[in-house]
Amino acid sequence: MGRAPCCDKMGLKKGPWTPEEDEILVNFINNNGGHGSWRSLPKLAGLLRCGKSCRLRWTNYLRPDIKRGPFTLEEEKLVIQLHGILGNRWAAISSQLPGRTDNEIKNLWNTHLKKRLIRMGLDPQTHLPMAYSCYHLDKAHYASSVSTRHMAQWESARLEAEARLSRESSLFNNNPNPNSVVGSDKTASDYFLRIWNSEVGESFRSVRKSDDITSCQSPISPGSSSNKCGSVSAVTTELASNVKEDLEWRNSDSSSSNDLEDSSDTALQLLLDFPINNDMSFLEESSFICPL
DNA sequence: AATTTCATCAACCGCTTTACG
DNA sequence: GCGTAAAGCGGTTGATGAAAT
Repeated sequence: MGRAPCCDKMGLKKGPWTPEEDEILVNFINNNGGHGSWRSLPKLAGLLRCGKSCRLRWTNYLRPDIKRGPFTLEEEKLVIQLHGILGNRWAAISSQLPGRTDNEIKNLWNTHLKKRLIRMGLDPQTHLPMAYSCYHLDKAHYASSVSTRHMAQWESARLEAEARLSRESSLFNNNPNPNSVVGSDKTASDYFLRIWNSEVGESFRSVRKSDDITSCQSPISPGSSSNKCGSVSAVTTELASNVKEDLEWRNSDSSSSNDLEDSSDTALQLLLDFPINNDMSFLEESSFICPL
């Protein structure tokens, strides 16, 4: 594998960007309808920076769709939940938070969220209680446990969904009234199960199967964002999309008695609330109780 | 007021993956 | 199929400012 030459070439500037450099980079990209080749950009734009540095500056700071300002509570919850599913796949996580960069989310995690989980006695890698991780897992098994953790969440969710369907099926058989509570009692489990059994779920499972569990930290091998991470991202996106579509369909099909909120937020929340049952109340500073 | 410690985050580094000849 | 360049990604570092002593 060839590696891109590093930026240590003589004459290339490093360190913080000046407003003038920012302006040059932004103007160049705007005037040329895009960045084109990052490698050749600095020369063409007249910047004494390597292409890598330009790309990073653009994607993490200068891009017009970057959302500035502190993370909201909802965003923090989302990051934690997605981290529980995806692990340290910052790019995949950031794809679910419009306007937020992977670098920003990574910083948020390392400076705030990870510490909060630790203070709550939770392992920031596995999202399990520390005691559990310490007493039940030796070092040799740790890596594989981390890698199987995310898969386990999917699997437990699937099993729960199946159990629920089974229960509801028997209830339905005993109560043939189609308008009974059973029908409206369906939860995200059903959507999860359906999607799990769909092509999207299959793609997730096949990715899992094809990976060496012990060589990576999650179902998706590290650094494979554009391919395998893309699959996970697609799964998440597809899940949210499908749940929303289903909610819309149910809303339009049923009478006004259906009180499910028809919004992407609700759909996504439904999806995100499902796989992880962690109490998120610790996000509120006042509830910190674990002085580790 | 001076110094130390801590928190934050932009930027860098090195590795992997992808695209292409 | 192979080699290389380019791009993408995650881990880490270091500069900076705020808070504590």
